[in-house]
Amino acid sequence: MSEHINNIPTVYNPREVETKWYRHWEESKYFSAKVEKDKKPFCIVMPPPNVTGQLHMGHALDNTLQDILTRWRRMQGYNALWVPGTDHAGIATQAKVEEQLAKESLAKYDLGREKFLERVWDWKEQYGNRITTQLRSLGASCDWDRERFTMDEGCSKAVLEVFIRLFEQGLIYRDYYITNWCPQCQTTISDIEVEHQDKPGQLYYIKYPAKDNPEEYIIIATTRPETMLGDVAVAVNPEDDRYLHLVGKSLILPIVGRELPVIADAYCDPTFGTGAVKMTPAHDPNDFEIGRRHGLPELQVIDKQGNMNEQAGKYQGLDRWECRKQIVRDLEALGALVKVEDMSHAVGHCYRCNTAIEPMLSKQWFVKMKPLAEPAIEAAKDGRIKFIPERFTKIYLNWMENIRDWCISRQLWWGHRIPVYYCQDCDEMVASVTPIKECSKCGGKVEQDPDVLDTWFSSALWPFSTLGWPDKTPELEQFYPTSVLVTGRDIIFFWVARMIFSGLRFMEEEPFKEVFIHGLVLDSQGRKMSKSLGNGVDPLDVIESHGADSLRFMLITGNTPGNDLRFHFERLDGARNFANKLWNASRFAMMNLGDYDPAARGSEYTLADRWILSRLQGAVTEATDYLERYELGEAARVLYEFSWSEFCDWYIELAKPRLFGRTTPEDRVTAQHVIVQVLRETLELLHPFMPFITEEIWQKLPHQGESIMLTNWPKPEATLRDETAEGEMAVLIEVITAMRRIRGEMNVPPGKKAEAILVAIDESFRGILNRNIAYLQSLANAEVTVLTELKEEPDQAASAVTRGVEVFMPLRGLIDIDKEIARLNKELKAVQADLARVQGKLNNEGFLAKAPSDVVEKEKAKAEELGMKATALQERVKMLSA
RNA sequence: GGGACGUUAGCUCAGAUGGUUAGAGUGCUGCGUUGACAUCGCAGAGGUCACUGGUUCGAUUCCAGUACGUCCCA
Repeated sequence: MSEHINNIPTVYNPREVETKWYRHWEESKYFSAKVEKDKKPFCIVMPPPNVTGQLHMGHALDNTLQDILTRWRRMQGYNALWVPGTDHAGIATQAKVEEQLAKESLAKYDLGREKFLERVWDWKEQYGNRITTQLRSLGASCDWDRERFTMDEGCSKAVLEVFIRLFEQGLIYRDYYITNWCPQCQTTISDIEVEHQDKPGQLYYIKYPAKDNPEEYIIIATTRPETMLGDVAVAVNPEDDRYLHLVGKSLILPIVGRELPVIADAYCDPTFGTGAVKMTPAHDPNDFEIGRRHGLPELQVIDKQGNMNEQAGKYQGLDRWECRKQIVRDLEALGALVKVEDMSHAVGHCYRCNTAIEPMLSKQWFVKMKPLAEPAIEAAKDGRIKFIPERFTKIYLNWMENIRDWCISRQLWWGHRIPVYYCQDCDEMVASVTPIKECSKCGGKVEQDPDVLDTWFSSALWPFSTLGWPDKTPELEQFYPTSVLVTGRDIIFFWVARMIFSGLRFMEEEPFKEVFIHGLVLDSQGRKMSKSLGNGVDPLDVIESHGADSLRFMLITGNTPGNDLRFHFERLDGARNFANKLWNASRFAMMNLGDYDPAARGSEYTLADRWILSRLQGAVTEATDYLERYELGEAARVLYEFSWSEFCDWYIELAKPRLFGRTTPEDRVTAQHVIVQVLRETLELLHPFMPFITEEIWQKLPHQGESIMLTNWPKPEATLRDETAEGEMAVLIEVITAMRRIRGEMNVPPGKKAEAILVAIDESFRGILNRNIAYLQSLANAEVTVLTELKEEPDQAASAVTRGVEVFMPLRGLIDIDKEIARLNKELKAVQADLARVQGKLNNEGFLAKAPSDVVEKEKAKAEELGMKATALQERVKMLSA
């Protein structure tokens, strides 16, 4: 034994190993994909994380899944391209920089647009590679030479191109419209950026007296009394008898005194509140719609900071919440407040800063969605795009079918500026890829729209902008449509849907064939990880303490596609222990390969050899099938069980006598061959899941080639499939386990050699036992005799009955007869219960007549076997009781 | 209000086109350092597969409803 091998530590330490191999892979350009027409493409575009963000567990999961798929397909011989990149994240990034400026007591206006943008670019330079470095430590095998950024030259060109085309096709329009205004972020946001949260609130009932008859009034229920300052009408349901006589007449708005027409609109729900709704078109989206139908004026009373404006009269300057309190007091004083009820209602909040959204009128840019949505619906319906799991198709379709126009302008500076120019002298408005200085109509001075586009506008183009669009590149030719998109379920509407309609529109082909949706990583109590709760787990801490392989393995096991996953540190330990198990199995192999010669001829395969090679083929087949179906967790489980419960627990133990030279030198050679082959293939199968440790071990083992990354994904070898060997091993495992159980229950010290008599009437069973008696002796530490039948009952023997074999272990002086009888009785009871159930079926005529014959046969065989077992157990109990 | 998902061992989760001895990890109990590994080994205990009906020869699995939980949409 060489010193070198003794130096392999018994505990695997991932830290140096991981950085070492990642650097090697990246420097060797193993992640780079070139356009190769004759190779089958496999392409994933990475959901771009926020450029100045940090890696969180969601990223870790998402990118682990993508890396597994990419490494696996690459090993299968695909031309695998995984395109990485980052997103400029308009609101979030701008907010960060504004925060920084605030520390210097500066606002962005102090710098002006240009200087401010310089600061943001500086910020991006400073933090922009943080997350990509973090992705490297996770092991992501993406092609960094093709890394992109949503605001780089190419992506920006694509954004401009798309905007202009949609504009020219009439699918982008500008309108004075009600949108969601965030008073904190100082910008509009799109409908899906609004999060509805149920909040406790009050429903205020207010009297609106009739103009003609001060005695008569309508009671209005509202949760937002401060908006009454912007009321322009009252609406009732046209079927509502209570109010019909007032339709067309007027009410007087309390406090203000304004005259409000009563209108009839089917929108009003007669059963909610009082059935009469005050109309505030400038501050409520529903009122806005109704207002447009009825040609109502739009009176704005709240400003962009969320304060009451000059239209609010004496309330001007109050913020919306203070104003509400004051209005309520004033209404009370007037006697106009009828009652106040507590109720919970949904309030829209900004998904970035969690400020309550203020619906607000303003001029914004929109994308007309209907014409874009239709083909996107078709593509999912006819299966050109498949969601995994399938149920997300419905969620997607439901949203697409009810889609509203997309507000794409943002009142920010950081982003793609809207390429539209307005003439200062005439009404001319021009959209142009290249900057325009003067009006083509009147020659007047033009100014560009100050707003930028929604960040998602650029990410919607990601699958083709990253491949070179609008140019016709060879990359687009080979890799578009991409193979699969991997992302979280929280982002289907934001991103997936928009990529689909954009891809269909501009590439005339779906952007990906499959969408693999995963759940969220929750904390151990099932809550979302969030900064405010402080319950987040930093993937980098985990990589530091347990290694990236363990993190990856933990994230994808014990979980199924589309379902959320709770983060438990215990599970992380389990993954690390598995890595350590692999490490030690290979350590053992190394210790016995000092003289290994791949060309040496050995003896014939033993049963154990044939068995493990056959089981390996099963593992290859199953793991590959699961991967094809995106069941990555199941694939990992198969490999975990094969390597731990079969290879380590049984094969290595069975091979030890040969490896230790207790038999012939040729036997040792064969055992070496098998252990090397099985271990190496196991590592290859595990490589996509645990890239680092598998590379480290693979490199230490006898191997050919530069890296495990470049090996071929194992294919099942039909000639190595051996059902006979699997059947025989199953018998041996059952018998050995039975012997061990007796030893354990009778407290035979592990070091003490026991005696065992195995009785098998069936010749084939005897054959199995006799041929493999060495295995039985070594793994049960027993002296074994095989008999056809028991000539005389051994004195004081404990026993067990397995399929086809009876096990006796004479234990003079060690056996506790009562305990043994109890044990046998317990087993007997279980067997009898099973037997009763099986016989119940066989006595049922309906079952015999209607069940398929193979099922009936199976039950019959089971009954016979259980019957024999029961008889044997009964006999044993009788014998001992005598 | 509409919808999706979940409810299986103490905990976290798998699973079966309907017939299996219903599994894994972890935790628990007992024994243990046998020339890879105590981040380990051997053995064991632990489940009315949420509830109620229906379909069926047979349901934990399919269908309907109920309860509880999580989430999405409005």
